[in-house]
This record gives sequence, structure tokens and C-alpha cells, in this order.
Amino acid sequence: MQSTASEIFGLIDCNNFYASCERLFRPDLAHSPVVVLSNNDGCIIARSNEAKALGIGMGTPYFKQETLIRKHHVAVFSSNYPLYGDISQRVMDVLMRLEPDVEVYSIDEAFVRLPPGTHDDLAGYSRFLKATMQQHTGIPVSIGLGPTKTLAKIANRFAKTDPSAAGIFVITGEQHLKNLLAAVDVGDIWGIGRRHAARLKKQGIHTALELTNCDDTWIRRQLTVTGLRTVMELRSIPCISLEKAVPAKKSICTSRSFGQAVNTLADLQEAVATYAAQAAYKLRRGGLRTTVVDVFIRTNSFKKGEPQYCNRRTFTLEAPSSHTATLIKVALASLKAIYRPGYRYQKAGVLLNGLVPANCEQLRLFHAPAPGDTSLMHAVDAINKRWGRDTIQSGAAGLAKKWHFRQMQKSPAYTTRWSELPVAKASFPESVSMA
DNA sequence: TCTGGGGTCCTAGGACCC
DNA sequence: TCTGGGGTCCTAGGACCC
Repeated sequence: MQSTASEIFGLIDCNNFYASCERLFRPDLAHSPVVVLSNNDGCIIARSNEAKALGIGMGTPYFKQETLIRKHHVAVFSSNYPLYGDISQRVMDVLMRLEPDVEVYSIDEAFVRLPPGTHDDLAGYSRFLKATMQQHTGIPVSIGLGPTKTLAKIANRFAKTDPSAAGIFVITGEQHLKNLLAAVDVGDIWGIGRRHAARLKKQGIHTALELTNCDDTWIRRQLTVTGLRTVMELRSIPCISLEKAVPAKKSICTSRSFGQAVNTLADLQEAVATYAAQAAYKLRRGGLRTTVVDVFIRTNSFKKGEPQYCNRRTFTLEAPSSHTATLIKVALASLKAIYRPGYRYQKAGVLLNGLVPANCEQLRLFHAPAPGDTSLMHAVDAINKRWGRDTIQSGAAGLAKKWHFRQMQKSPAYTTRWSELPVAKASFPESVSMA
């Protein structure tokens, strides 16, 4: 409950984030429907309010909505992650200047912790936060406040959906909380997914309030300890703490669906080499090396009539590495072992596990340490950073990349590439033109 | 024709050890 | 007729998140 004795958690969530980012540089679209597509222009992953009002569903395949989209002149964008990442950084910077205890939870969400008694007027303070973030970044946010992170999530939901909330929602007392929980579907609770929701409903548990009244042992059996933790949080007992430090990565994955089905080993080799090289770069950027390289390939399971195949192969390295050539070599060997001709492949990927910091390696008693020379990779990374991605790349990654994913409607890298900066033009009326 | 990508955590079961 | 107990580590699969 909100009381001066306990801390308050807040969830700040950017509204329709990707669509809002696209609008920043297209003010002409401020009041028209906008959607953003997933990689490969496959699914709709962000919608402006106007697009939601047209009945365009989250995660629905683009091709199924195309008629509706044309009919209402919906603006369509391929996803532009460099842009969204950069805008996200600006949003988080502004928030962190205002509040000391911030957890960046995802590209468009952050939790904050307000110590007891720091803000008397929580709703008023939230309005100030919201207005400041809007003014400094141009991105609209919604704010929910409650006694735990899970309840802050629920409050945020009401901030977005309750028209009278105007983007701010504070849980204010025991009875208020009970009324809210009675109105929340179990499937809408943070941490309860589709499977668990269906299972709970089958057993007569439909609302968050009903779930909080269940027996702990029963909950643990049904939903494991993570589910029990969630229920505790619904009961206003904080169990999920604020994580200010970014935890170390445990795995890195690079995978894509192909723009069109691939059936030759040569094309798959190009793709897998490309993904291995990208994964190696992510390792170096994060100051990490990998010890376990996993390669997987699969056909398109949506095509019921076609023969299906999927397989993966794990390879453990003798010594941790982040060297592009090393990773490509083992990835291609794994690919060769699992490739079967006669299938139309839809997706491939490289997954790295067993990550270790680049600067502390476990040596082995009877083997010489791996060569410590990383200057080649440093040089390649520096050149690509200066002159653009893939200025230098491995030959195995190919140049034609026929299999490359579709990205038909991508907006410019407005904020991260010199050559694509937006240009502002001023025009003066005749009367004030220079003499 | 066209259905995303990148993560984390938990559990059960098997292999193995003394 | 009789056949232990306690533990770790690894992996696959399932569930969740944005």
C-alpha cells in the first residue's frame, strides 16, 4: 500500500514506442495511423493509437492486414533498430537525471524506486516526470505507481487504458488495490503468460484477485517459484528487486528468417557465416568471449504441405574466443553436419553460450594459452565503425546475400549515420528576405 | 507470395561421483 | 534371499518477457 513507511515502485513506459520514434522525424504523421513491422517485414510489432483503433492487432502478419492498411492510408515502416536504440538512450538519460534509482528494463520501459517519503504528491510528481520527458525527447510516456514492480506494471496498464487517467495512475490504498485486481484478467499479469493463464482459468481462477486468494503450495505447484513470487507481489510484498546494474549476458544469439526460402548449402553457408561474424562482433563489443557455439537451421513450419526439418549442433571450443574467423570455421563445420538437401530452409542462427569476460580466461594445465593477439579484430572493428558496417567483412559471408531479409520501408538512420541526418530548410517570406 | 528476434529462468531426468 | 544414499552437473524442454 502507499504509505510513508514503504517504498514505491514506478513503471515508466513509452507509448507505442517504435511508432512514436518514427513520428519524431515525420511530424506530418502526428495524427495519422502508423505501424512498424518486424524484421523481414513479417509482423506488425508497433501501432499508433489510430492504427489500434482501426483494429490492427499486435503481432499479426502484415500480409493479413494489407487491405485494411491500404484502405486507411496507414503509414508503414520496416523496423529501424539503430534509431529506436538511440532514442531509447535519450529517454533513459533524461529519466536518470531526474531519479537516482532507475532500472532500464527494456528498450521502452524503466522501473524507478521512490524511497519512502520522498514525494508527498505522487500523482503531481508523475505529471512532472511525464511532461519533462515529453519536452526533452518528444516521446510520450505513461506512468504507473504501486508498492511492488508487478503492481506498478498493473498501474501502468490502467494509466494507458483508463481515459480519465491521462497517462498517470497511482495505486492508493488497500480497497483501491482490491477493486483493481478484481478487474485484471490473470493473463494480463506480468509473469503469467498464455499457457499459465489458460491453465488457471481451467481451474476457475480468472482474475488477479482470485489468484491472490489461492493457497501458496498450490500456486507453487502450478506456476513454480517464479509464479509464487508474482503472487506475493500482487499481495504488496516486494519480491522482485530493482536491478540498477545491467547483469552480465549469458548468451548471444544472431538469427534471421530469410527473405525467401533457401535450399542450397552454399546460401546457408553464407548466412551462417554472416550470423557468426555478427555474433563475434557482439562478443567483442561486450568485452566477452564464447566457449560454446550452437548452429541451428529450420524449414518453415507454417507451410503444412512441405517436408519439415530442423536441427542444431553444439560445438565446444578448446579456448574462449571472439575471433570472427574461428567462430565462422566451427559454425560452418556444424552446419555441414546438420544440412540435409531437399528442404526449403526458412531460418538459420548462431547461438553463443558459456560466455566469459575477455580479460579473465581459465587456462588449462597441459595446453599453451591461446594466442593473445586481438589486434586484427580491433582493426577490423575500428574500420567498420569509422566507414560503416561491412566495409571489411569475411569472404565466407558472401556479397550477394540473396537470402537477406526484406526491409522495404525502412526510415533513415536519422540520428546515428552522418549521411542520413535530416535536413531542415528554412524559407523566409518575401518581405523579410535579405536585402 | 507474405507469419520477428533476442533474451532469462525453472524443472525433470540422466550421467556421473564417492 | 539379498541390491544405498547423497550429491553435482549438464541438457532439453517449457514457460515467460519485450
